[in-house]
Amino acid sequence: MKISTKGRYGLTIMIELAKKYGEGPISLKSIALTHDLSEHYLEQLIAPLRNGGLVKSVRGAYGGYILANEPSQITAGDIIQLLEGPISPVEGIEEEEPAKRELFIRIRDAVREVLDSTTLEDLAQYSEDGDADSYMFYI
Amino acid sequence: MKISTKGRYGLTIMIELAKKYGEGPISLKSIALTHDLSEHYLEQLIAPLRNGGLVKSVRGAYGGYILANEPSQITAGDIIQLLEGPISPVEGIEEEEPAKRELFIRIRDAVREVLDSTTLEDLAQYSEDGDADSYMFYI
DNA sequence: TCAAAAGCCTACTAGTTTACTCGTAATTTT
DNA sequence: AAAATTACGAGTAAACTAGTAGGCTTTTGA
Repeated sequence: MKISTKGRYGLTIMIELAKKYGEGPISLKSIALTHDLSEHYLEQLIAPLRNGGLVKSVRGAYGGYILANEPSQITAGDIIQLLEGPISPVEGIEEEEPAKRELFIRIRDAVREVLDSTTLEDLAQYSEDGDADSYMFYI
Repeated sequence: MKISTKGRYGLTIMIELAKKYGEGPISLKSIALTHDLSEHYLEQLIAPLRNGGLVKSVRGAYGGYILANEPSQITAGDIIQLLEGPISPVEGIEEEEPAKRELFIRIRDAVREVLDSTTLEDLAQYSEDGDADSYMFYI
């Protein structure tokens, strides 16, 4: 029941891009430096996000990555699904015996609800003021 | 974000014990045969459940395992935590940056709510009638 | 008393996943 | 031309998964 570094670092990248949305392409190097992560590893993580249409890349000097949509239109669920696979506690949930199937479906739906209701706008905003009274608590 | 066979087979064992609660000790062999699982593997899974106080064992011929409490007093959360570890999408959730921390806490609490509100009584009952109109849907 | 049935315990293992590192090629700007 | 940046593929140590294997101990019933 864990989210690996793929999902966690993927969120880190996307929150950074959201914070700097509108400022042109942001390089992975700058994100790697800020968060003390391996640039090479981040490259591998952003590939699925690019293929999945969440970010656009700009090659060459002063290039980098840009969100493909407004931060309010991209959810944590979009990111996690591309990097971690389907949001379900088991593969082939339909093949489970009825009691467990219903339990797993309820877990899946509960997680999905949280992930799909949290946008990059929410995350970037919370990240900026870092305020415990920020609106994220009042949903 | 997966529950491994440990958690899944662990639930299978416990649901079987709940269905036959009051009928004396149930052997792992019978459960392994019914569900076409490795008896030897189930032995390894039930060890944490015994150490955690969820089941009692009865050694010798005609022995087996018995729930340590009534099915209504044991939750899916009790079982999953013993077999899969803490219900949290990350270890060291407090060390995460604020935006992600809040997201992960909300995921954790959502999963916890489902797991802790589902008892073995619910699961065994649903398992018995297998009825789509069973009360599990109406919580 | 003794064999069968059951739990208990330790070790081993093939395959997969995780979390990276390394090297090189292609593209774009200055 | 040089520097900055993305793009792509290969390799790898460590951990985890999902078991298998084998032997020991306890209890019951014939």
